[in-house]
Amino acid sequence: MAFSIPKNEKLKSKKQIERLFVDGKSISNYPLKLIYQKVDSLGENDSKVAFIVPKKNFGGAVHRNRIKRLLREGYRLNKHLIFNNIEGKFTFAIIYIGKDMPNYQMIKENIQGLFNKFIKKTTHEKME
RNA sequence: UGAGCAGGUCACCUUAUCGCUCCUUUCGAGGGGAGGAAAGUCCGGACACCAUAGUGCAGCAUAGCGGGUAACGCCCGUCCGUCGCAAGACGCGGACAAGUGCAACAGAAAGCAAGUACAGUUAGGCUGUAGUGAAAUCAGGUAAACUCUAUGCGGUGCAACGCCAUGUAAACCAGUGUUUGAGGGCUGCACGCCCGAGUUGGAGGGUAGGCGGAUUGAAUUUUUGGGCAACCAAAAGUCUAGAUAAAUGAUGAGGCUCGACAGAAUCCGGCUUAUGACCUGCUUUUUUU
RNA sequence: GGCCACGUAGCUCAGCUGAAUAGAGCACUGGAUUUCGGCUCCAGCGGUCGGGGGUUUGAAUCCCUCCGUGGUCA
Repeated sequence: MAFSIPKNEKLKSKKQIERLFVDGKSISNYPLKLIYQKVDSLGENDSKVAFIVPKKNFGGAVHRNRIKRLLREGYRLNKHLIFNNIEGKFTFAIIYIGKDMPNYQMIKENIQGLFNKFIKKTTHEKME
């Protein structure tokens, strides 16, 4: 699997985002929070992901952009953890809840931790 | 060197790998990729639709004089005023000799008037001074008070606007109307112009995807000429982000002064605000030599 | 991205045709009433008028500029 995020892996549809926030489940690993939902792949070929930084915590566009870029980078380099271990399509939203500026090292470790939690939880749900 | 004034420049750089976005492509790859403020949305335009934007009133804006500009509330020059020892900075800087209003406290009196004390003079009266106040018969003060004068301004904004796709309901109830013209568009009103068989309200249903607009422009660099200057003209050269849940990041290596404020969304010209470092010129006096 | 409003006591609002002490209700404190508490009555406390600059003799009010909050437009 390539370490890339092409356009069709980004969550864009307003409807899908709304559905995700209403019906999705969540895991948090401070300062990150993952909202996810399994989707029935009707025409959709890929899992989709969105990165969110609330304006409430970071007023300036520069800092918000910076965090989103770090999140995107973390997802790009670590998504193999999920897709090598789990079957099915999902929509994700990764939210930065913290109020302090992170660096890449922190983001990387947090994303890996978050993905491990997610894998554990979903495999557990499957067994049940 | 201290204190201060004015103006200008740059905005970490180089490289490799992995990613993002746009363009080109011989499908191997190659090339471009945030700012001086991209910000605030405070002005002025371009552009689009509504009459090729029309008339009157209302409304709003500007305000010494001259020039620049597509235009401006911007810029340049200059006069005057205020501040500063100075270099310089700042100025909503027309009219109260058209009318109306307002003026706390103080004061006799802040305009349909009234008139204190003292001095001059024979007296009436007149003149001067004192006293209150920001302002006192002075053509009084006040227009960032109404107003008047001059000049300018039609409205709405790219979520404008054009097109394609998808979907439902030309359904139901009530009012009103069809050439004797309802209603709508063009502004707040009136006129005028245009469209015109529907339209307004109630309750309810559906869509909310994509393409264009969109980046070559009052653009910019150099040289020459004109002008005190802002700026203008000519010649030669350059192509410099274009996304749409929305692109610039990560890692390694090297270097330095160890990097502030901060992220394009239709596009330009300004203003204002945030902000690091460096350079140039000038003023001034003291400290030092 | 565009357009439009609003910031006054701890809270909800007046005052914004410039001048007099910035008022009202709730809340808070003290007192009266009551066996005690509530209700009621009396008194008090509490304000950079969002910040800064300007006009004016004088600004919450007029003008400019920043900051914050909210609404609206396919």
